[in-house]
Amino acid sequence: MISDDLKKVYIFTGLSDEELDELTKIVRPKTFKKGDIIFFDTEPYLGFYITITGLVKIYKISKDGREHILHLISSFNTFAEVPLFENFGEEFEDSFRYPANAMALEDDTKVILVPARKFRKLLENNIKICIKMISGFAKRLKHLNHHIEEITLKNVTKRVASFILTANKKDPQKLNGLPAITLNVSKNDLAAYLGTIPETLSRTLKKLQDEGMINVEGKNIKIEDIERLKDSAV
Amino acid sequence: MISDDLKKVYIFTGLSDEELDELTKIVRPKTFKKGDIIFFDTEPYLGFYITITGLVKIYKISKDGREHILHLISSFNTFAEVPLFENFGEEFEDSFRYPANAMALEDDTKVILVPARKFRKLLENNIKICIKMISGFAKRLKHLNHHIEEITLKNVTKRVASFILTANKKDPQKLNGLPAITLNVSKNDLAAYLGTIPETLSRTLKKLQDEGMINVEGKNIKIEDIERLKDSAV
DNA sequence: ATTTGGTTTTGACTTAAGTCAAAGGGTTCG
DNA sequence: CGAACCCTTTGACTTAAGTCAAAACCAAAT
Repeated sequence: MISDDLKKVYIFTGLSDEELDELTKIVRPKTFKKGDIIFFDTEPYLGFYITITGLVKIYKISKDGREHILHLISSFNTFAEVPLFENFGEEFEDSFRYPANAMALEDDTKVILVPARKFRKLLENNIKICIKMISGFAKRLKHLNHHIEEITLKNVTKRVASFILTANKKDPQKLNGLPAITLNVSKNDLAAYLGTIPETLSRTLKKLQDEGMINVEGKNIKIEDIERLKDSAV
Repeated sequence: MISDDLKKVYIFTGLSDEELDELTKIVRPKTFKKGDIIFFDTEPYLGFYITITGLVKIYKISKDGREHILHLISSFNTFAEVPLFENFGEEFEDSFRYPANAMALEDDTKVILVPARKFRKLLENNIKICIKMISGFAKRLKHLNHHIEEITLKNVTKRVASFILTANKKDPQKLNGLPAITLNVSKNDLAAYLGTIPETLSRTLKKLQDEGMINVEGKNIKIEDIERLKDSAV
């Protein structure tokens, strides 16, 4: 049920049932397979998306084919809202494009498209949604600030160590008593997210493992010496 | 006159005279000399700022002293708004910190501090300001996206070329008939903004000059061959 | 089970950009 | 005016991380 999904989306919490009904009528659910493109940055902007199930990567590609992942969007999070607000107040332009590429990273990735024009109307009359939108943007800005800081001021080893630590902090797993993480993306994608390439990521993980800080087994990484890993992260 | 300054600030355009008066009463103007710190990222968050005259750099420093500039804030633009919206709706926390460091880059840099709690109240009751705030954040997000793209997917030469071209596009100067730019920051700062170091920037400018694309004279850069410079930028 | 295709790792090599040290320039200030 | 300081440039050198190529690994699909 679409309206049940929408209720779980941060910016829509607090909407009345009528507002939700109205929203339900205008949104467009879509399903993608692993590797499917949701949009390219060359396409005209239709509206923003919500990931319902699965995982979506937002990424840019350089002229010579290198990829950099800006965000990974999991369930009930939104993406591609920024172009909604290019010259807000003015007429919405058909020339707006998506700001980056989006690809489904898992089979059965369900997303919901919220059309731009109609959502803008909703927003103009609902201060609650406005505030949520601001908070969402603030969070995203914080993330991007952090991302830039990581990539510009730290070498690959520090970025990898720091990634493992924050992933474990967000989702504190254990594997035979030790803190651990499970990658939800391929190592290729992780490399693109950390601003490096698969070969370098592989070597870096190996190095951290050889030094006894972590233990890598496929998509599972056990943290063997969290204190030294923390030292390596700054 | 403070209220005249405030009127020119994007998020406050459209405020009524009474609202402006009220705002004027709560803000705190400050003046800084070149090199003065406006805040460190370790300081408790008091509120956001507006640059009135001068120039402000927002930057991060790595453990070993390397600096990276995230934004350069010129007249009538705001900075450090993000922490206003950490857990919006909840009580404002005294533990919030500034997200980066801020330094005045020119003598007589005047800024206005808008205290957090009071501004939040204003915002909650004024959908116009909300919408402006969203638009401002959207613009900033766009900038950061672009910034990350530049730094992760381009080498220094492309970044420098691209910087010169966009600086000229924003402010299309001419110097004896040729398109030109005037740097408003030191080359040290420019290097930190472009994610590199002064030595590398210096060599890169020299290379572009030797190849006949630009001509560097102190803070003035003439574009001698814009087509080839464009080719070097992608 | 075997093929197929993608992902990950390893090795050998290259290179862009950083480090370190020193020399020029230019500006401000006593 | 000269000293002091910062900014910028240059040269010599190092190094982290990228490239290219091949092998190893793994999982889905026939």
